[in-house]
Amino acid sequence: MDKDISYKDKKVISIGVMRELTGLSERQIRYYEERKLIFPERSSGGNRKYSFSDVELLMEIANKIEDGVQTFEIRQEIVKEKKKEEQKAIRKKMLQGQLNAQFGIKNYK
Amino acid sequence: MDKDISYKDKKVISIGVMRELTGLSERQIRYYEERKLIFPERSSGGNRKYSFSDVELLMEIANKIEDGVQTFEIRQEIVKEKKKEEQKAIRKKMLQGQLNAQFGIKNYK
DNA sequence: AAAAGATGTTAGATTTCCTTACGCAAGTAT
DNA sequence: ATACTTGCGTAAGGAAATCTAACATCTTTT
Repeated sequence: MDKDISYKDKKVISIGVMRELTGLSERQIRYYEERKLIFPERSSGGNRKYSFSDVELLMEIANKIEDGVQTFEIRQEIVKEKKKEEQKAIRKKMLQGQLNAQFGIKNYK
Repeated sequence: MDKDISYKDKKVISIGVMRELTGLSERQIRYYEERKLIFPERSSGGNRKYSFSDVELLMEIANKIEDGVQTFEIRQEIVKEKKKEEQKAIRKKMLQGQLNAQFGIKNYK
């Protein structure tokens, strides 16, 4: 039923690896979390875990920071994009619903 | 020029996360490495790092172990499959070479 | 000038991981 | 039947990685 979360969204990467992949310092990565730009999961012991999507997001953030954009504005942009994505998903779902209603297409896993 | 290593093959996963993803014990995971079934990279400090491909491989290994197959035999099967994959890649490359020769297709990144 | 933003750095505590080694049950070979 | 080999569990001691909190600094905003 629900879209399978691909590898890209699985939170499995430690902050150290994250540092290597993005070139950012751990301090920066934690700070961007504090500013609510990124949302890692936590291990049972409290260690942060990120996904490859997070890697991409962090790189975008880093670019904007370099351009002098403040975390505050970046957050707004992220929220805006998230909403756009959601709308896209909703439209897709609606269309799917219509198709289902008209043709009774069954879910295939 | 060289195929971009997708997320699936990037070695970024710690053994603890590996344990969660596969359901195997760390002891087992290390043991299968000792038996040369799996080949993690290492951090500068010596910590093991695995890829999502390794996760899949480990699950297959676990299945075979359950079926009573010994690590020795599993290793042979893995080697055999690796060779098959390589042959496939080589054929693909050869075909590509012919195409390049005949039509001068340029590499596009 | 004062406040806020964006980091570096340090310190002490926790968590995670490493290797080595011993133990043991079940299977295999001699 | 006895002696290895396989496939783990488990424990110990140490090293690596991460955590939070705090203080310092420099730059921008207000």
